[in-house]
Amino acid sequence: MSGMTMATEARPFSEPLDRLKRAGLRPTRQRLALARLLFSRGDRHVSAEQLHAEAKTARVVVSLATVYNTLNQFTRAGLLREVVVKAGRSYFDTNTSDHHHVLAVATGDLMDIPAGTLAVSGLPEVPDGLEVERVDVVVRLRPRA
Amino acid sequence: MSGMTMATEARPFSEPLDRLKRAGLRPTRQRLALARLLFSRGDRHVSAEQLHAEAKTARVVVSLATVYNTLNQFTRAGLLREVVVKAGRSYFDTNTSDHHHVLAVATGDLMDIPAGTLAVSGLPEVPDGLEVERVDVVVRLRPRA
DNA sequence: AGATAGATTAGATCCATTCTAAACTGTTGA
DNA sequence: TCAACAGTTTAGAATGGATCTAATCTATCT
Ligand SMILES: [Mn+2]
Ligand SMILES: [Mn+2]
Ligand SMILES: [Zn+2]
Ligand SMILES: [Zn+2]
Repeated sequence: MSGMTMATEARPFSEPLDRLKRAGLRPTRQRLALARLLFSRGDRHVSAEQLHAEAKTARVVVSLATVYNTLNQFTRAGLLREVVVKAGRSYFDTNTSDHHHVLAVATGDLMDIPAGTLAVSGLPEVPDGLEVERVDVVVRLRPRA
Repeated sequence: MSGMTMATEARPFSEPLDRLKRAGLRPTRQRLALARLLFSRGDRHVSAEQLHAEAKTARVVVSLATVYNTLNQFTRAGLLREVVVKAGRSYFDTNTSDHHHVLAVATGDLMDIPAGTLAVSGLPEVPDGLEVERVDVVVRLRPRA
């Protein structure tokens, strides 16, 4: 196994480790386990409580405080993006590329809109000393009347 | 004064009353006072705590619970719009027309972008049984690097 | 292995918001 | 005009997500 060149999907255990090292974060047992839960299932939008529950189900011993610490550290390191669409709850998005969201308000479901498909034009000019960090578009859907 | 036809600006005390009646809300002392604070100063984005503090300054006796109740009732009645751009705090927008926002993340300042100046194209198709409630665009500005 | 900076944790604390249930008030119609 | 009632207000308690504290643990370096 040692000298082989393999696709990322075939190295599910070393990939999270590389990810943490690249971000300058110590690869602790907790961070590795959470990275695996977060990044091995495609793009996701998870809350801290959700991730904590998933960890418990996966027999990963980790406190809720560490889940919060980790999500915030991952976000600062650019591994996650925080999404605020609902009062009183933060979602963490494993898709850090430029993209937008569709929110089904009735269910709370959040889906991605790839950046390529959607365009925003006519942005106002940016005041001196400031720059655009990002432009968030949220399409809110409700049950048809 | 009785038979005169005047512009809205010249009838600052009857306008909030009409607004409540049209919305089917009893014109109580508290709701009238809050409506006056909210709607007599042009477009605003206020939090419940802010409005409660303003009421106190204006010698209006009203509990924080009533401020929350009133903001939620006004929102349900279409007199206000709830804006969520920051985790853990709701803003209420007196501008209920179709428009978007610019947020200066460093200061928390929230400004309007009139609907006419900005366009979103390439929206994804809406799943069966759902309809677009609205499309929110938030331009996040940060201090230039 | 020992030293140390960094990480984890239980539990406390914070804070915006909602809830409870008792007192109060705007409205209706007798 | 005024009692009756539904709707409203309120203090204070409760809730729930998120953060903080400070004691314990561990990854890393020599
Ligand atoms: Mn945060
Ligand atoms: Mn609300
Ligand atoms: Zn996303
Ligand atoms: Zn606005």
